Amino acid sequence: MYIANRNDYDLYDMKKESTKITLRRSQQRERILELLRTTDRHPTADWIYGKLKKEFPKLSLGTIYRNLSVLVEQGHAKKIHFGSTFDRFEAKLVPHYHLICENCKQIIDFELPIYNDINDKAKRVSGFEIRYHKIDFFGVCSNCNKRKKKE
Amino acid sequence: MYIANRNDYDLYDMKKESTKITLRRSQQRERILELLRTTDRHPTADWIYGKLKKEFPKLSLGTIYRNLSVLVEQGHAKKIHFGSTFDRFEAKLVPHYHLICENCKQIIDFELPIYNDINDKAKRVSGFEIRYHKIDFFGVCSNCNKRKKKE
DNA sequence: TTATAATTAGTAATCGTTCCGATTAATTAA
DNA sequence: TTAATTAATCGGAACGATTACTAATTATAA
Repeated sequence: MYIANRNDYDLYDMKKESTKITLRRSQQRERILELLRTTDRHPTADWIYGKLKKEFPKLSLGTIYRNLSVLVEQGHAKKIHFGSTFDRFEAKLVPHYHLICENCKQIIDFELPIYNDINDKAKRVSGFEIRYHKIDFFGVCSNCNKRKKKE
Repeated sequence: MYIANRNDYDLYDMKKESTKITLRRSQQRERILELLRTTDRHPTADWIYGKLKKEFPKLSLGTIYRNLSVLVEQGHAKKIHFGSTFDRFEAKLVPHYHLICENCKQIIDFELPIYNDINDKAKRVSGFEIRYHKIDFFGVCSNCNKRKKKE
């Protein structure tokens, strides 16, 4: 039972890199990951907090942040910076790019075949050991476009 | 003289979009832009503040931020977010990408021919009206690489 | 030179995020 | 099953980058 539970999310089979601390499961962390995995909203920490406060009335925002960083460290989630003041998170682990609507701020995933050749090019030009690259597209989504044309 | 001065930086021939205020020149703003134009460091607001404090002993950090946002609004500078807690700025206006060393945090410019075709692709897939895209390459620069190999 | 209003310095406020100490709860070993 | 251990939580204080505010200063137009 216990082993089975562990494997449900295979979340606890690693130690925290930085602190060498053995992870323990917690309801909160599991719900955070579940939320991330079942939404396509690329949520902020605050949005997650709002969602889970009903389930955990005593929930603390610090718990959200701490767990998000554990999940990112463990490779179960990713942090997305797209130039705003707050970070967004996602549990989609396959490589993909992002489209950001400058009007309504929504982010949508853009699954283009990843251009690995430009990594090589960048390496040749710069001497950098490239690990990965990010592409963000900025523009106006079709909904906002329609709305703007009406005005 | 006055007109000539104005044209030196062609900074003051516009009104601020948002506030409809007629811009006035200021020593501080001009030095900020000059610094941005003569460095390849992609400075933070704080770095600029440090540099100019000697020239303007009473300089205030708020002045740096306010002017940077004016300069960005006027199109004389750009804000770069690359996933850190603080913003960086640059006055290089020609399109280019960025390489970020994950070790020493330096940013270098990467002048690749811009892939405009992927904008069209993104538009077709998403329905977004794409204005532009950003590519950031993350890795380790050659200097840091050398140092790491020594260890 | 004077009137105006934009810019500044200085400081307080804001906001996302991180840190801390006391309490709670998940896991291990008896 | 129970007790001991220690990671995770909560709540709130602290932090760091940025923004907002106000009185004093200064660039510009008349």
